[in-house]
Amino acid sequence: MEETPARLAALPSWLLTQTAAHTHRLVIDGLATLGASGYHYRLLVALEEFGPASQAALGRRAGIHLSDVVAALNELAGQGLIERSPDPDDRRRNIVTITAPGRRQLKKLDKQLAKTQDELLAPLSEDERDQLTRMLARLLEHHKR
Amino acid sequence: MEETPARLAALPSWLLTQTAAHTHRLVIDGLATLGASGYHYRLLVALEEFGPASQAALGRRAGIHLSDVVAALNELAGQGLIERSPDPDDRRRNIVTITAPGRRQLKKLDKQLAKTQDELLAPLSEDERDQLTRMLARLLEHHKR
DNA sequence: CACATTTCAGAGGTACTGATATGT
DNA sequence: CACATATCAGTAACTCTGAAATGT
Repeated sequence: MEETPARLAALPSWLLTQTAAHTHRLVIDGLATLGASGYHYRLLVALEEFGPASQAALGRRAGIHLSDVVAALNELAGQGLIERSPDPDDRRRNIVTITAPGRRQLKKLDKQLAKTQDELLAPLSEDERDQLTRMLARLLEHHKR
Repeated sequence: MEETPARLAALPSWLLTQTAAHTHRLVIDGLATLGASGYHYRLLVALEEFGPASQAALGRRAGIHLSDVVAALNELAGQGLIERSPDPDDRRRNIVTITAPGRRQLKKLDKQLAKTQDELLAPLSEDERDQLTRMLARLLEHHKR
């Protein structure tokens, strides 16, 4: 965009969604260097933080639609990063567990993402980064109602 | 998402893209009540701020791919909001002009978007809104390189 | 019966790629 | 010839809808 219309450049919603588009690209590209997607990362994080879970619970925690959880878990299982086993207490369920290689991959992804945050926030001071983060958290909280 | 993993909730890139997703929904829904899309708004703004232009120039200014400009302009023309006429100086070009109804529609869209900004930033004080806007503008500028 | 879970097949809006025809 | 323009067709990643099969 050679000359951005002034009305757009001043619109918070525009600034937010445009910045987010760049951010998304940084994140996705970073994860991709390790063979992972955003879904993969979120699922691994949810598994490590909350422990083994059914696919439905996992999807709710990672904010991923059930239909997409299936496909993403297939990919993670193909790489040996998670395992599915039937739940003896409820035969509808698969219990999904993160494997040791899964934890190692997650550690790498965390490091990669830390780099990405730095790249993303490069123009801001430490204080500004904190302010931005807190304001965004408040906005997000508000709009999740 | 019942219980968001702590690692996600603290990640600026996550906060930014999640907030942007909500923002995008607010914007799109607001524009849709007036029969418009984000592309429509951006094209009308670029036309009003920079005057009549070829489709290619318009696409560059509005940040829309040429292929998508064609379709969006078809829709705007169908509503009588813009007009295409051949450029006598360069017969490859269509010169696109905003019509009087187009300006009226744009005015309504601007008002609708102002409401959306208020809804979006509701939890923040005036000062905070300014801070957020300025920080986002700096981030965006930096990542446009 | 209402409900939850897993799975699949598809649709929607946005962004982009590629090809073509036309004209400079 | 290289390049710009307008157009169309199709792809890609992400999110969501709908429906089916299974089980509680």
